[in-house]
Amino acid sequence: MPELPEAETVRSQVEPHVVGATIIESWAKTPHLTSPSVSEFIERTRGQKIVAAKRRGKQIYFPLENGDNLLVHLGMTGKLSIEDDSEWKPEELHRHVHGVWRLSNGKRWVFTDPRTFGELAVSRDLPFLTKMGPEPLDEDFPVEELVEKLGRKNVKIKAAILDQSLIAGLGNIYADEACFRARIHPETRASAISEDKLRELLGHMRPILEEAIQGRGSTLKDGGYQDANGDYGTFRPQMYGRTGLPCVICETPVQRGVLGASKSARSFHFCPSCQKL
DNA sequence: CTGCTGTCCTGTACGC
DNA sequence: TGCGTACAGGACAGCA
Repeated sequence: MPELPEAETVRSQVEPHVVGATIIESWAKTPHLTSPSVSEFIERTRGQKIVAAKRRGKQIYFPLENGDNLLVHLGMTGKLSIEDDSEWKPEELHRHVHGVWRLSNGKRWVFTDPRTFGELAVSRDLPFLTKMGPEPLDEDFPVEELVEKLGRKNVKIKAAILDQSLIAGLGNIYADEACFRARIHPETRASAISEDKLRELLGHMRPILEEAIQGRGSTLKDGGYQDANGDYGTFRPQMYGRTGLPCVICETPVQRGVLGASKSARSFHFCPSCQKL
């Protein structure tokens, strides 16, 4: 599923094709993932020149020449791809295509999302820039400030590091990975973890994410994630999706657990020997 | 404010 | 074989 490394991979792959190009035709169709509305989205993106390709956390956005921004969130199953343009009719598009932009450079830019947890938007403001927590990849990632914040949290540590307002970009895969590398059980209360251990956890985030970006993200055994070229990511998590397989450190079978109530459950993966409660 | 739950969606996997 | 059901989870609304 797309988290920071997958979003960064897609952003960097799309960047050379879209920056400097003008959207000569814009098309969208799905009201519940398009804002402010399908018609306004189309009107405000058509004719605009794309001036940059940026990312914040898992959010990808493209500043436009007139000051608006085209926002794309990949959600669970969203994909952006660049194709050679040709004549097409909306009724011929695959049902999971939710956005198409024809560009002045002869390319066609397509957003697909089977589960429609993604988002398309055109927006002048970017409230997530300030609402979102710091970027783990930034040089000045404020470890000491986060140690203090986490130390006041009574939630389980995995829930805390998934909270985008605290730290930007981690999802289920990389949160499990960070807990494992720091030898912390994902259900440990954040406030019960020593400051040194929290520093260690925070310190693992950047290397994990950088490694994952090097591999163009993670594609799990469901084959769900593909980058903008349609290729699979090659980063292999050591915990996520490895239930029952041996821990890479001690060979104890990896266990799967569930955070939260059944309807809103999130799975977590851990080594019961390396990560004790 | 904090922490927790339900909700949205559909392709895939699995049990009977 | 075919059907029904569980499962995957990012972000946010709503509640105590």
